[in-house]
Amino acid sequence: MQALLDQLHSTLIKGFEELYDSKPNEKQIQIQKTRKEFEGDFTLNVFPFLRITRSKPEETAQNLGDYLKENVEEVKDYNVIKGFLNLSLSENFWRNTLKSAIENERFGLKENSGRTVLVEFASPNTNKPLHLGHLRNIFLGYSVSNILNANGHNVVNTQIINDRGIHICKSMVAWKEYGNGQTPEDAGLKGDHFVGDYYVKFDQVYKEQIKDLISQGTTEDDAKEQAPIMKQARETLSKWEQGDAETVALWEKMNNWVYSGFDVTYNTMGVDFDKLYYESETYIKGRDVVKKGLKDGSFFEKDNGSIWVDLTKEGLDEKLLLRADGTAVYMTQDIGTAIQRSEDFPKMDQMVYTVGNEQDYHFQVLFKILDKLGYDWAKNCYHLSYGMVELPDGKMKSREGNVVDADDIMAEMKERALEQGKDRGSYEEMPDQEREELARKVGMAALKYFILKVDPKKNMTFNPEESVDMNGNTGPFIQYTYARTASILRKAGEVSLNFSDGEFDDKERELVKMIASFPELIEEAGEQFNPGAVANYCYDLAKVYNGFYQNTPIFGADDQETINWRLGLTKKVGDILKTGMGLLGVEMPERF
RNA sequence: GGUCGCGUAGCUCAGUUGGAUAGAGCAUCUGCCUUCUAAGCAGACGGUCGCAGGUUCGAAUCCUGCCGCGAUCACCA
Repeated sequence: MQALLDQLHSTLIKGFEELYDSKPNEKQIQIQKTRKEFEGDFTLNVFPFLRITRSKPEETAQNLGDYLKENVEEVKDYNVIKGFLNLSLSENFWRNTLKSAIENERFGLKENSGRTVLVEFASPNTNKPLHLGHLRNIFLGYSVSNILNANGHNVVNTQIINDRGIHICKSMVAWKEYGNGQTPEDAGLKGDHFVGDYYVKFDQVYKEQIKDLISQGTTEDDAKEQAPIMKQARETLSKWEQGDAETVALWEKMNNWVYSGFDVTYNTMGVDFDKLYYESETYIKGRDVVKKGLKDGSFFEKDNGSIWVDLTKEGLDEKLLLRADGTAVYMTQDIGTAIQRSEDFPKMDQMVYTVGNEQDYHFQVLFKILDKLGYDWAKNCYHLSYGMVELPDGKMKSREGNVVDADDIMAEMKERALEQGKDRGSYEEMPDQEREELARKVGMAALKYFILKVDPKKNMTFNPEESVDMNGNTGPFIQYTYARTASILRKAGEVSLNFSDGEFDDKERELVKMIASFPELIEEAGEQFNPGAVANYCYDLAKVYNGFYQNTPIFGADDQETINWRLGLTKKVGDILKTGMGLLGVEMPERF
């Protein structure tokens, strides 16, 4: 289809020379899809040319329409409404378009671009299980990774694991004090939940101790400082930093529990990583780089010995890079991680950070610092910033206990899928195992689609009731449509590309046009890092297909060529739905 | 307060270089399963695109101001 658009474009330029003896500005030539309510396939807006043509819009459109019809074989006809020239393409063109789309197994997917892109997502702390907020991050990052891959880039999925710091030490202290040597296996819990419980335990004890101290006359601020369990946590952190063997061993043990729990969660989500980075390793590199930057004058030192970067000239602020006591802050390790990655992947062209928009400023600063340090890849770093996930009654607050656990919500989704499928005859006939598997796919589809269909940069409301809805604009609706195409194709067997020359109706035409625009969609979604665009496209395609399906007999068509044509449409719609939803990380069932 | 982001139907969201009469889903209501899968289809109802100016042939889209919501401005991460 792109070839035809190019041809229209160049023919128009020639037309302007012949008809008006002038050259239009390239940008003035706007060819867009004709809106549904008008007749035609593509529309040229002639308003921009009126200065050149010095005639009425209708007249200009007419002249250009005549010229295109004469000089471009595929242009069958045209009509003019106000300043809009609507071009209708020949049926033959659309038939060939579908045919070549079907013949191309990789339709819509780009050839290898030679570019390497690192995509960071997930990046959890290792002191508690994943929650709803992580879901958006992980689904988004994973999907963007898929989309970039579809655009021909070599993608490396990565994360930075925040495995050190005071938060881990809190869980460690609580476990030492109250765990009685228990393991996740003993407790019958996933490791991340097990460790998370001790994090909660820490907080409970901490609060009690503060209360006690206050009742004994200590001020609140002092109480927070003096609470014994908090002191223990700080001591633990300090011991860890000094490499105390026992502390490091416990730290490793508990982190490993968490990792094994995360593995299960990632597996359920259907995501994976190519390369992991650990803060406990990269912060050292960051610290060295900052010290080096101080020597070569990129950074400066304050009286107390803390190291800063001055970005006031860049319109930002001064930012702390290393504390007075020489310990690292968040920024320190992010600098280290970025540089480590560039060394591990020397061919890296771009780094994408999937991190919430509360860190917009942080990444602005980080990229400026990397640039200041002279890394030329810094300008290609991209912060894939996304909005918060809120619940209908407001924000998630762990303090108020309304945190939605990732494992819970995924399990819940599957249950709801099973429940809602009960009334369906096809569910009854399925073997138990297949029904379970389908419910798993359907539940995950509902969840992923619900989250990914929203523009990443916007805050979104996660309404549990709506998220389990499986009708309308939902993942299961698209799965259902796919299963429908699969069912038809099973019945059809081989699909012949011997299409008739006859006319086809509006729905069929709309379907081919949508199919033809799939490659552009992939490209746009990639340029904009936006899975939502893919989600919405798949929904629209499924919707139009269902309309076609419901109103047009396929096997009951008048002749074999028409049957072939409709099967061809069915096949390609199915292919695209599978590919497109695959980019969102959604699996498509062959039966529903 | 400074900076950044967001305000579209009762609710959740589309609307991508400015283009024709602003679209879906949910909810409410009406029809359609002896015919390829009814988690479907067809239809009805629902809008001062936060407000006010400006730019232009044309603005939900671009600019300015204001209002509302959120984030951020830590020797936290």
